[in-house]
Amino acid sequence: MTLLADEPNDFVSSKYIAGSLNINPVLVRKELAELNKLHLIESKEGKGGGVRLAIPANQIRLSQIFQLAKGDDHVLGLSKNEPNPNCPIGKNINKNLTKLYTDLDAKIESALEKINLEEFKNQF
Amino acid sequence: MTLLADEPNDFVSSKYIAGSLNINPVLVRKELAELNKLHLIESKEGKGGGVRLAIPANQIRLSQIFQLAKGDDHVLGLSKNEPNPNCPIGKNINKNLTKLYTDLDAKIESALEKINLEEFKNQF
DNA sequence: TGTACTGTAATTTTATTTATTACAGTTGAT
DNA sequence: ATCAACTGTAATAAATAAAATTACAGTACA
Repeated sequence: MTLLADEPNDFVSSKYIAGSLNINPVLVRKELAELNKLHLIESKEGKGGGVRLAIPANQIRLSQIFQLAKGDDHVLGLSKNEPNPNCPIGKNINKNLTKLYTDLDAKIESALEKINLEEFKNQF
Repeated sequence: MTLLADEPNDFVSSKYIAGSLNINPVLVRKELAELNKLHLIESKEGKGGGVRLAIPANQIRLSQIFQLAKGDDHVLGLSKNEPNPNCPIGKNINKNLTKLYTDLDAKIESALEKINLEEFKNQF
């Protein structure tokens, strides 16, 4: 997103982005598809196509990108194994951890709400 | 740790803890070894052995456990692939993300500093 | 009509995590 | 003294998750 913010008018190809991130273009396109759903970017197909920001960088808060990347889970994750329901502690631990984790997620989110993409880019 | 806080005097076996977490006892012992290094727990070998808290639960802040679990990395992680050093954005992105992430880690840490293990356990 | 793209699905490869096995050392009970 | 139940740790195997690759239909430009 920082890369797109640096080139707000031109369409940038997934191949170029992948080259910068040193990862596979298909992975990039998958992630761009998610950003597209939120209307943070817009894409153009065909030759000379690619993606660019759909709105100015100063209107994109880092919290929006965080929410997308986080999805439904928490930054601090529960074990993938369910705890033993016969254990008095195990029975309740996930409920309590989830409460705690949700609160921590909110703290990160509120910190990232205060920074927009343009501000982040301008640190460079 | 919540489980140990609930049984502050008795030594609890790694097998029992593993049963509660529904994971392998060897994994539990590895993690307990880390907690032991920080003197948060103490262990007794041999028959009837196990581990227990080394200090009262109200003297163990959740931030201490967080720091241990987090280790050297951040709750929001960088890509394992290095970005392209020829890209003007890629060249600097990790430095800037690290700065941001360090700040977010600190926010979580300060939130968890305010909660001790006894308080957490008493929510149950 | 060819070239350079997006979008997406299916598959393979690689990396990471978790489990298992193994065993030396310790402690308590009989 | 010996057995049973533990810790501690290493080495290996299995399972899971993440990333890369391949493939191809569709679109736009030139």
